[in-house]
Amino acid sequence: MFNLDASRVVAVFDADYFYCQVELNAVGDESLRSKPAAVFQKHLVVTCNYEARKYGVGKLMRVDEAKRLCPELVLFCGEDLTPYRDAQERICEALEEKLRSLDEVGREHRCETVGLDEYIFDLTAVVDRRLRSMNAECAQKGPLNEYVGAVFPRDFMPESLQPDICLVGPEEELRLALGSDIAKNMRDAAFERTGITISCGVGFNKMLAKFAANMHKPNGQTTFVPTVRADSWLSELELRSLPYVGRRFERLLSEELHVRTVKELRTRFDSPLTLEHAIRKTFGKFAAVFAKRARDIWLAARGDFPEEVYSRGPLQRIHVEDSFPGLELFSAAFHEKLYALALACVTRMKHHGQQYGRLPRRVAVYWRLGKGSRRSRSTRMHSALQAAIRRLVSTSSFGIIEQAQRLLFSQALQLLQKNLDDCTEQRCTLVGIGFSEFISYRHTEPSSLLQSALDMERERQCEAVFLLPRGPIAPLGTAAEPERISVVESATVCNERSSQAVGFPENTGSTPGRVSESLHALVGPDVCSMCASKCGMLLGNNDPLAQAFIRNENASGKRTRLNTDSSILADGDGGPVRGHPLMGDSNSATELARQRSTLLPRGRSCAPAQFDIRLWVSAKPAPAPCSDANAAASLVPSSRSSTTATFLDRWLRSANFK
DNA sequence: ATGGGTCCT
DNA sequence: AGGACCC
Repeated sequence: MFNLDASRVVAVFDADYFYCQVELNAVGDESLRSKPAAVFQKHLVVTCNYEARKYGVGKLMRVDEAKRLCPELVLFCGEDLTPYRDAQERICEALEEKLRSLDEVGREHRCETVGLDEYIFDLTAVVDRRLRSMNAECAQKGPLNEYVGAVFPRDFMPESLQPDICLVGPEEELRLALGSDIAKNMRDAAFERTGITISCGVGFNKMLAKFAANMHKPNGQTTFVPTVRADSWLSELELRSLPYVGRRFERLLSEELHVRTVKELRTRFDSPLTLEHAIRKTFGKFAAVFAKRARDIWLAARGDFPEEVYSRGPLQRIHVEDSFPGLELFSAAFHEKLYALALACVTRMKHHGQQYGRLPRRVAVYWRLGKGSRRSRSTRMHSALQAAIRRLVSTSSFGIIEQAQRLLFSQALQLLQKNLDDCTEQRCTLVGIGFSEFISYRHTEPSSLLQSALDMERERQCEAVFLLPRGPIAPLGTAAEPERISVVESATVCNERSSQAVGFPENTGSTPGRVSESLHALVGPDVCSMCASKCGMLLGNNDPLAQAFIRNENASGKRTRLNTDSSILADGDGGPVRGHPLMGDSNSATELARQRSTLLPRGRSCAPAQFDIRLWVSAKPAPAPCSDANAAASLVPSSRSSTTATFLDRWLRSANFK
C-alpha cells in the first residue's frame, strides 16, 4: 500500500515529439504541418509526429524502414541540436515566467531539465500559498477538488469495478488539484509563446508526475492521485519502469535476486536494508554502485520518490560529436570531420560564453573504434587556445572564430595522436570534441540569487536556505547570530565544480591575492578591476579581506600575491566590523579573519578560478521563551529583517547586474 | 543505434 | 576515465 510523502506537488512537462514539432513550426508551409513527419540523425528516426506513428513509424527506427512504412514521410535532419536548444530555452523561460506570475508573492522558480524536452517544477510553494489564502477567504465553502485535465486512475480505469479509495486526505487532494490548475496555465503560456504543445503530469513526486505525463499524449495533462487502484497499477509494473533502474540494474535484479516486477520486489524485501544487503551480497563488482540506490528503489516501488527537483544549474560540458560508418584514423576525411567539429564546438562555446560569462579550462576528445565503447581523454587547454576563446567570447570581430577553430583542432588532434598513434589502422566510428571545467568571469546569477533571498525573506518559511545550485552547505556563523534573519555575501574563489563539492564555509577563506592572480590570468585587467570594485562593494569597506584586496589591487595593479592567511590576519585591526550583515555589531575583524582562516582547507589546492558571490539566508525560529524580557528583546530586534531587506534592495539597485 | 546530457566511483 | 542513468 502507498506510504508516500504527500507534502510536495511536482509537475513534469514533456514537450510532444519535440524535435519534430520544432522543425514543423519552422517551416512556413501550413499544409506540411498536418503531414506525417520525422526527424532523423544518421540512419535513424529519432522522433516523429503522431501522423507518422499512425503508419507504424517509431523512435530509433531505421530511416529506410520508416520510408517503406510511410512513403510520403517528411524528413528533417536533426543532427545539429541548435534549434532544439533554442526552443528549450524559450519554453523554459515561458514556463518559469508563468509560474512566477502565478505565485502570489512573485518568487522566481527554476525548472529541472531532463534532456531537451522535459521540464520539472516543484509547485509546492505556490500551491501552499494558494491554499493558505483559500483557507483564509472561503473556509466555509468546503473543499472543491476541481482537477484540470485527466485524473489517474479515475479517468483511466473501467467504472464497473468497485469504487476506488483515495489514500491521502482531502487537503492533499486539493493540493494536487491546485497543482493541476497551475500546470495548465503554464502549458498554455508556453504554447502561446512558442507554439509548442506540451504534455504534463502532476503528482506528489517526480516519479508519479512522470507516470502521469505519459498517460495522455499529445497535448494532454494528467494528475496522479494515489488510490488503491493506482497502487495495484504500480505493483504490476516492471522494475525497469522505476527511476534509476536501467538495463544493467534490471538484469542484475532479475538474474541475481529473481525479482522482475514491483510486486515481487515489494513482497521479497520488507525494508530498504534487506534489499541493500541482498544487493551487496550478490551484485559482485556492481554492488557498491547499486546498493546506494536500494533505498530509492524500495521507496519507489511503494510510490514514494523523495528526490527533490533540482534547479537547472550551469552546463558542465559543451561537447559536439559525429558518428560515421568508419573512417581511417588521421586520414584526410578524418581531419576534415575533426576540423568541422572544432568549428561547431567553438561556435557553441562562443554563444554560451557570451550569454553566461563562462570560459572553459579543459578540452576533451572522444572517439570510438569499431564497435567498441566510447573513449575519451581530456587535458588543460593550451594558453593560446585559452586566449583565443577568451577573445572569441569577449570581442566580436571576424577571423577570431577561425583562429579559435584552428587552435582547438590542433590541440584535439594532438590529444588524439598521443593516445591513438600506436593504434593499428582501425575503423574509427565516432569523434567528438568538448570543453569542460568552466569558470565564471561575469555574474549573471547573483541578481536572481538576490531575488530569491528577498523572496525567502518575505516568506519567512525557511530555517536555512542556501542559494547554490546544488549540494549541502553548512550554515556559517549561526552560533554567532542566533534567532534572526541574516544575509551574508562573500567573495569566493574556486573552481566551479569544487565549490559545489566543498560547499560554502570552506571556500569562504578566499585569499584576495589568489583572486587577483587568477582573474588577471584568466580575464585580463579590465574584468579584474570590475571584480575588484564589486568585491569592495560587496564585502563592505569595513571588511578586512576586502580592504586587503583593494589595497593590493591599487598598489601594484598586477599579480602581487597576498597569499597567506596570516597576512590577512595581520591586516585586521581588531576593531569592530560595523555595517557588515554577517558579523552584526559584536564581532571583531580579527575574529572574522580567524574564522575564515580556520575554514580554509589546508594543503588543498583547489585551483582558484571562479570569482563568485554567495548569499546565505537563514531565518531561525523564534527563541525559546525567555524569562528576562529585556534579554529576549535584544535577541530578536524586530527591525532586523527590514534592515536586511533595505540593505538588499539598495544592493540590488547599486550592483546593477544585468 | 543518435547526439546529446547528468552524477558517481 | 569510465560507467551507470536520463531524454
